[in-house]
Amino acid sequence: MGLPVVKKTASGAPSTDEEVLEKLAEDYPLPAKVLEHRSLSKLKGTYTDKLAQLAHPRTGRVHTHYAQAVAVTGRLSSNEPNLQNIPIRTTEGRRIREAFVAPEGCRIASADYSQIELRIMAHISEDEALLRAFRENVDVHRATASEVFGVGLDEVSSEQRRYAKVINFGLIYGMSAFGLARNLGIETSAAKSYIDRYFMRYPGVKQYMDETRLSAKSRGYVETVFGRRLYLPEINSPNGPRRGGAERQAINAPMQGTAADLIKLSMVKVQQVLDRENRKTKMIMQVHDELVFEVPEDEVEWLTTEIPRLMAGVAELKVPLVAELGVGPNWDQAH
DNA sequence: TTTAATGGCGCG
DNA sequence: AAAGCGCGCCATTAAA
Repeated sequence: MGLPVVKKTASGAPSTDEEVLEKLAEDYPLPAKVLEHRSLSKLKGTYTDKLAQLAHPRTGRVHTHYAQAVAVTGRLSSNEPNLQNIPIRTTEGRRIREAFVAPEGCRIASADYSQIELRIMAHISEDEALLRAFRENVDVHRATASEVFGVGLDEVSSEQRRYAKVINFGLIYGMSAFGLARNLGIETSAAKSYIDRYFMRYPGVKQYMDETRLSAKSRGYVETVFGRRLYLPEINSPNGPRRGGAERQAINAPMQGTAADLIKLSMVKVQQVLDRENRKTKMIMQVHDELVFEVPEDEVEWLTTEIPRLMAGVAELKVPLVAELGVGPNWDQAH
C-alpha cells in the first residue's frame, strides 16, 4: 500500500508538497530523500543551468527585464531571468548567490529597507504601540512578543519571538486564526487567543483592518499612501472564498504597494544623485525592498553613508524609514 | 509540435 | 468552501 494521503491538491490528487513530505518523513525513509532531490534539482534547473544559458554572448552577464505594469500592487516584476528570486535561505542556495560577483576593482553593495511593510502599517494605522516601537528603534518582533505574551522585552524567549514574527507577517497578509495555527503547529483556539491579544495591545491595527475592509467594500478599491489604487471587484461577492481573497488583498495591497512606491522613489532619487555627481557606481538590480549596486572601490565609502540616507529620506512617514547597506565581493557577502 | 494546466517552490 | 499577499518558472502531463 502507498503512503497515507495527508492532504489533497485543488484537483483532488494527493498532495506531495514540502509540508506533506515533512510530515511523512516522520514515519517513512523515502520522503526526506524526495525532498532533498527536489531542492537540489530546483537549484540546478532554475539557477545553475538556466543562468549560464541566459548569459549575454558579448557581455557575459545576465540582463533581466523589469515589468512595470504586471504586479497589481505596483511592484516591479523580473523575468528572463527572474533576479528577484535568487536563493538566500539555505546554505546550498547561497552558493548560487555567490556567483553574482563584482568585476575587478569593484564591490557589490546591497541596500535594503528594514521592516518596511510593518513601518508602513504603523504609519497608516497610527497605532500608538507600533509607532512607539519604531520610533524607539526596538526589535519589532521582540516588542510584539513582549506585548502578546506579557513579558518584559528582556524576557522574550526565542520561541516567543519566532511566534511574534509569524504573527506580524501574517497580519500583513490578512491571515486567519486557522492559518496562524497551521503555520505554528498549534490549536486554532490558541492561535485565536494570540490574535485577540495582539489586537488588544495594538487596537489601532485592528481598527485599520476593519476600516480598510469597510472602505474597500463601499468604494470598490484600496490605495497606497501615495494614491495608487487597486480595484477589488470581488470585495462584495456572494462567493465566500472569492470575497475573502479580495478582503486579504485589501489589507495587504496598501502596505505592499506603498513599499513599492517608496523604493521606486528611491531608485529615481539615487540615479539622479549618481548622475549629478558623475559617479561610476551602477545601480544594477531591484528586489522589492533592496537595491543592488556595482561600486568602484574608491566610491564604496561615499556610497555606504549616502545611499541609506537617500533611501531613508524619500518620504516623511510617521515613523523613521531605515535602510541598511552591506558591501562584499559578491551578492551573498554583501548581505 | 505547440500550448495550457497543474503542482510545486525560489524570492520579498 | 476556504483558511497567507505579490511574483516567475521549473518539470510533467493533458489537450489542441
